[in-house]
Amino acid sequence: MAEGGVGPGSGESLLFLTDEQLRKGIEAMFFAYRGFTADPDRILERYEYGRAHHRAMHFIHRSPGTTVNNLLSILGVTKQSLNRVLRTLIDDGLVESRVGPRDKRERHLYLTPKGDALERELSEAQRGRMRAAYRAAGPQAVAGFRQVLEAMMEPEMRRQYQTLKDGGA
Amino acid sequence: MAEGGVGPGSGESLLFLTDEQLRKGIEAMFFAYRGFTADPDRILERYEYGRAHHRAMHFIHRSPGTTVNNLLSILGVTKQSLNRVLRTLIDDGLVESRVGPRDKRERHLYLTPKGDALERELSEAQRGRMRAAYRAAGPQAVAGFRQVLEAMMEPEMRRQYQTLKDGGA
DNA sequence: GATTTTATGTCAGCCTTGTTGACTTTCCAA
DNA sequence: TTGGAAAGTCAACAAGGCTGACATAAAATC
Repeated sequence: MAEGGVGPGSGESLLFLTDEQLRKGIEAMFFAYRGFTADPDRILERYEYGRAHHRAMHFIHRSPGTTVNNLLSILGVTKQSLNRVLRTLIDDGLVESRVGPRDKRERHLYLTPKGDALERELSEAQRGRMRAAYRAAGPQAVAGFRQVLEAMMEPEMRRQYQTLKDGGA
Repeated sequence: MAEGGVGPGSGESLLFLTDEQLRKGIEAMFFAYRGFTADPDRILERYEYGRAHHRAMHFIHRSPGTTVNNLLSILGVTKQSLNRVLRTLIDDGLVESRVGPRDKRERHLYLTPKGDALERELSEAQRGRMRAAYRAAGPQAVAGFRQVLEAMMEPEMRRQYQTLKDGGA
C-alpha cells in the first residue's frame, strides 16, 4: 500500500509529529499500561503477591536458569528489592535457586511446577487481553505498535528485548 | 495494503497471534514503559516530586478547571492518595484550587504559571522521546501503535482517552 | 598463598504512593 | 430540615522502591 492514507510514503505532512499528537500518544501509553496490568493484578491479589513477583516470574520463565545478577539488570531494581521478592517466591516454593555448577557463587533461578502454574495463569490473562487488542487492530497495526515501542526503549533495554525477540520468532 | 510488508504474508496467517508474538508484545510494553517514564522521572527527582505529581499536573493541564472527583476517576486512585499529592502541589504554588462557582463543594484545579512551567518541562522531555520514536517508526507505524494501545485499554479509560482525542484532532 | 573482586544475601531504615476506616465540614436538593 | 454528595483530614498500614553497611563464599589476580 504505500499510500493507505498515512504511509511513510510521500507527502508525509509530518502532522503526526505535532505536540497534540504526541500528547495523545503519551495518554495512550498511560491508559493502555493500566489495562495491560489490570488482569494480572487481579489474579496476584488473590495470591497475595504483587507486580514485582509477576515480573520476576516472567523473566525467570523466559530465561530459566538465569542468575540473580541477570535478573537485576533486566528488572532495573536493587538487589535488596529483588531479594525480598525472590525470597518469598523461594519460600513459597514457586522458584528454585540452584548453586551455579561452574561458578558456585552464582544462583541459577528456575520456576518450580507450582511457579510455572502461576506464571502461566498470569501470562494467560495478560495474553488474553493482548490477543484481543491485536486481533482488533490487525497485523499491520501490531507491527507498527511493536516498532514504536521498540524505538521508545532505552538502548540497553532494547538489547534485552531483542535477545528474546531473536530467540523467538 | 493489505500487504504492507508486515504481515506474515497474505492469507493473514494469524501468526501474529501466537503466544510467542504475544509474549514479545508484553515485554515490549514493559521495556517501553520504562523508557516512557525515564526522562520525566529524572526531572522530577530534581524537584523532589514523584510520578504521581506528574500525572496530576498532566491531567490538570489537559483539562484546566477539572474537579478533584474528575481527577480521581481519571487517575484511578483514592482521594486520600490524590489529596496528599495535590496538597504538596498547592502548598508549593504549582496548582491552584478554586471553590466551584456553581457548586461550592467542588474544587476546580488549575496550574499556576509556576506549575505550568514544570508541566511543560516534563511534557517536553516526554514528548522528545515520543517524537524520536514516532519519527523513527513512521506515520503508519504510529497509527498502528495507537490502535493497539486503544484496544488494550479498559472501556472506561478508553472513553476518557477519546474525550481528549476528539478535542484535539 | 595472600589479596582483591565478584556474586549473593541480609539487616536496618527511609521514602513514595498506594490502601482502609473514621470523622468533619460544607452545601445542594428533596 | 434533613439526607446525602463532595471534599478534606487524620491515623495507620503495606508494597516496593531506595541507601548503607556488613557477611560469606568463591573466583580471579597478584
